[in-house]
Amino acid sequence: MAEPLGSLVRTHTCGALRPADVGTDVVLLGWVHRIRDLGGVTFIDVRDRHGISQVVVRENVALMAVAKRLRSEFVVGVSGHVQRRSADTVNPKLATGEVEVLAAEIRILNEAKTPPFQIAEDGPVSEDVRLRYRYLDLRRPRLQNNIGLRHRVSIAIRKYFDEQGFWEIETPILAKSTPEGARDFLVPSRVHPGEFYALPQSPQLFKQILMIAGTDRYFQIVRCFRDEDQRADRQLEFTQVDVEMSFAQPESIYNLIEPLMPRIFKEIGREVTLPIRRMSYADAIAKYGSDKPDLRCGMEIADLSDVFRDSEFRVFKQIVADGGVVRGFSVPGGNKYSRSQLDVLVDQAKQMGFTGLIWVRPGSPPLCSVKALSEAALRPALDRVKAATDDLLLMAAGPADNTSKLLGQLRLAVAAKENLLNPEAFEFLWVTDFPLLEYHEEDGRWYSMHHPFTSPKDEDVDKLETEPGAVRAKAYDLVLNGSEIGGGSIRIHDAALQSRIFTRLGISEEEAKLRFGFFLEALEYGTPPHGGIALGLDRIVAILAGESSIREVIAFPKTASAVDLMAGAPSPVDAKQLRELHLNLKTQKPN
RNA sequence: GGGGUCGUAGUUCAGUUGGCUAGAACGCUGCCCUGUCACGGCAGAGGCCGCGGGUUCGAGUCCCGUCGACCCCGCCA
Repeated sequence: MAEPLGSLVRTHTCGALRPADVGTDVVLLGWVHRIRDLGGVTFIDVRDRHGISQVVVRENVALMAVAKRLRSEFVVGVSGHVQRRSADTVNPKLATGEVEVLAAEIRILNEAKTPPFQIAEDGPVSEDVRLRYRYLDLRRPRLQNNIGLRHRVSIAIRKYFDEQGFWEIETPILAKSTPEGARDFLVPSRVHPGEFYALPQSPQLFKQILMIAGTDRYFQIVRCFRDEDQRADRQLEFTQVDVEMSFAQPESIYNLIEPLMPRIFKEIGREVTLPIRRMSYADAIAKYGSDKPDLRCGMEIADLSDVFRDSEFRVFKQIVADGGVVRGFSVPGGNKYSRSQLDVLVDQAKQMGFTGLIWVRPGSPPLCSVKALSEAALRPALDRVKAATDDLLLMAAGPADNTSKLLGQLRLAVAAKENLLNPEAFEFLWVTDFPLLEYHEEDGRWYSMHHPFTSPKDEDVDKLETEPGAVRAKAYDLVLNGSEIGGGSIRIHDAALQSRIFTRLGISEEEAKLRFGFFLEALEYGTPPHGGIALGLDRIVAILAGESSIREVIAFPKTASAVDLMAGAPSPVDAKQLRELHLNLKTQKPN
């Protein structure tokens, strides 16, 4: 039976009481965290977002009866007198632990069912249960901390961009579907039968148009939508820190974003050393087999092709002769692996897609899984990867990009197994000079690697028609600990060049007009050179919070199968709604 | 679309080669307890072993299918 709030007015939050408050009368409002009933005296921990205060009930028969009715997670109002705890009963674990409230009145504002999991304990609970009762999970310390951190990071970001003269401007959520890129979420128009809005994959064109509009400096903390399969670091809807500035070079963007990182990391009390390292895309692929290398674990991949060009091992020799590569890296301390552990590693590699993984143990003579390889061939390879005596060389051969990619995956697997990825370390990296285009075998055409509005590097523009794959873009990613936390580019501001790119992408003039006509037209009205970046807020906060999934930093996330387990979305809709939207369903799911 | 891990009291888990009348901890309910703070003590309730089928004298355990959560590949301009 719930009682009204009535005259109870909160005087303090549950985390606020201090010895200075001793002797005053206070009112606390919050949830029953824990009850310790000792018979003649009862302690009630009352909790809110700000902390926990101990309430004491004693020598008051009526109050004892109320206390008896209390259960976990009841909402209560307590009025009482703040008293100092005796020295031997101080609780140093609580900020409020030097005082307690001697209750004069306890009002049960609302009762609560027994929760499906304990709120007062941060113990493990399966994720589907947590998601179904998200409002309860959000009461627990883990998510309270994460959501609070996210708030502070957002504020720090807004403050920084404001200081730098940026305007936060809202762009439409009901936008126009554009081809290329991720699958769109479509919203049917009631007023225009058969026509659809699309939820933005990013406000890309709007922010560019804002540059044309003379906004000069724009940012927005904005929700973006992509209808693709989920991952630990990908949700259907996610939040970008979207940034665009006029008259920008890549250097301007680096100079803008780098000082922001220390500001963000200050929220977890960590410092960031600037400037941030840079590495070209080509180097990243060659040395780390990834366009988002994790630099916490060393193990740089080296090219060994020349070492084995004239090798007695025919497989290597043949692959190199056919234009392939032999590459490998050294595992620190890897010589400790037993033969059976090495067999397991080779098996794992095969599951990852390696045709073969070859290991070499340094020593005199070195020991190699391929007996045909002599010391004379192995010695230079070991030297090249700087393998010490207790290290282990892992090698693979094949086409350059694929070999590097596989070695890159193996490198991360080994790093994880060997605990080389220090969670306390933060290694930032700019990856630069991405290819502008990539070729897709399936439909035999070129696609933009970033997006179709990305500017090629000035010196590569001439190769657009002759050697499209060699054209580098003014595009860059910001990488942190092997995670892509941002990406951007300098855009094309010249309508003629933009048309040339569309042609290159196989988009006809007619088609381009249909899809981007408004934008192409705008480009012709005095577009300043401009560029920008978008930072992945969810990923950044997850890294700050030490979480491996962005679901832990999103208040109401969806499952891997794109379902909101709490609200039950998606769900069927009324026939009337469908009619109004001029939609007929091919399949009907029973409600 | 493909591969993998998991699914047993409210929760987290254990459950041997198929023998189960399915256990533990926490939580929950009742009683006792005047300084606890993860209070303590005593007693108790609580299970379609995800679901469906099969093998077997017998299935929580083995097989097939299916559903769900999670991880990875594809996908994510």
